[in-house]
Amino acid sequence: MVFADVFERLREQHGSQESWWPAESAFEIMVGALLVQRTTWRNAAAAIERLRAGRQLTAERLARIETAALSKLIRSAGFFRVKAARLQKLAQFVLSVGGIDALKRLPTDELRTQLLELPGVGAETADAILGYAFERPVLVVDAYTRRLFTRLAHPLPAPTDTGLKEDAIAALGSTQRLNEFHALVIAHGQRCCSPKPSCERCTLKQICGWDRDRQTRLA
DNA sequence: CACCAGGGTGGTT
DNA sequence: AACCACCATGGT
Repeated sequence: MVFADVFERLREQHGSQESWWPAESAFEIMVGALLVQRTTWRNAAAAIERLRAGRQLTAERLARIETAALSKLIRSAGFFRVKAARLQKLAQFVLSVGGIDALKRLPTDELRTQLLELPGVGAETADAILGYAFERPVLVVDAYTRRLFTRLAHPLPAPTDTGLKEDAIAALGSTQRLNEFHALVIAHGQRCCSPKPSCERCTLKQICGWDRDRQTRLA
C-alpha cells in the first residue's frame, strides 16, 4: 500500500524516470555499478567514456589491461586503485562463466549469490546489477531509500532492508516499476530531501516525513 | 574551507 | 552487532 502510494506521489513531483541508467550493454551497466559507488554519476560516466574511448569497455580488454593503466582511465570516479582491481576481477568472472549470455540464463538467486562473491560487490551493487543489467525484479536499497523510509516510519522503528525489498516487490511487481522507483527515490533525495536539514525545501513534506517530525534527528 | 556523492571492506570494541 | 578508518576525485 505505502509503496504504490509513494511511487505515485514521487512521480507527480519529479516526473517519470525512464532510461535513468543509460548504457549500451549489460556489461557496461555492471562496470557502471562499480564505478558509481560513493561518487556522482557524472564522475562515473566520465570514467566510462574514457574506457569507451580507449576501447577498454569489454570484459576481454579489462581482464588484460595493466591495473595501473586502468586506474588512470577511471581516475575521475575516485577510489581508482581499488575500483581498477575490482573491475578486473569482474571482467575475469564474466569471462570465466562464459560471458554475459551465460549469466542471463541463471536464476536470480544464484546470480545474486555469485555477484556477491566478487570483491566490491555488496548488497546494493548486486541488486543494481540484477535490476538494471539483468532486468530482474528487485529493489535497490541505498542511503536515499533508507533515509526516506526512516522518515516515513518515524517515530516507529526504521524498516529493514529486506522488509523494504519484499514490500516493494509485492507492491510494484515489475522490474520496470521497481527500477523507476529507485530512480525516483534518488531524484527526490538529490533535489528535495538533503541529508542534513531534513527536507526544508520539500514541496511534498508528507513524503519526506517532515510534517510528522518531532525535532528529532532523522538522518 | 567543509561537506557530500547512486558503497564496500577490514579491523576494533 | 555496532562503530571506525580507509579508499580519492570533483562539484558546491
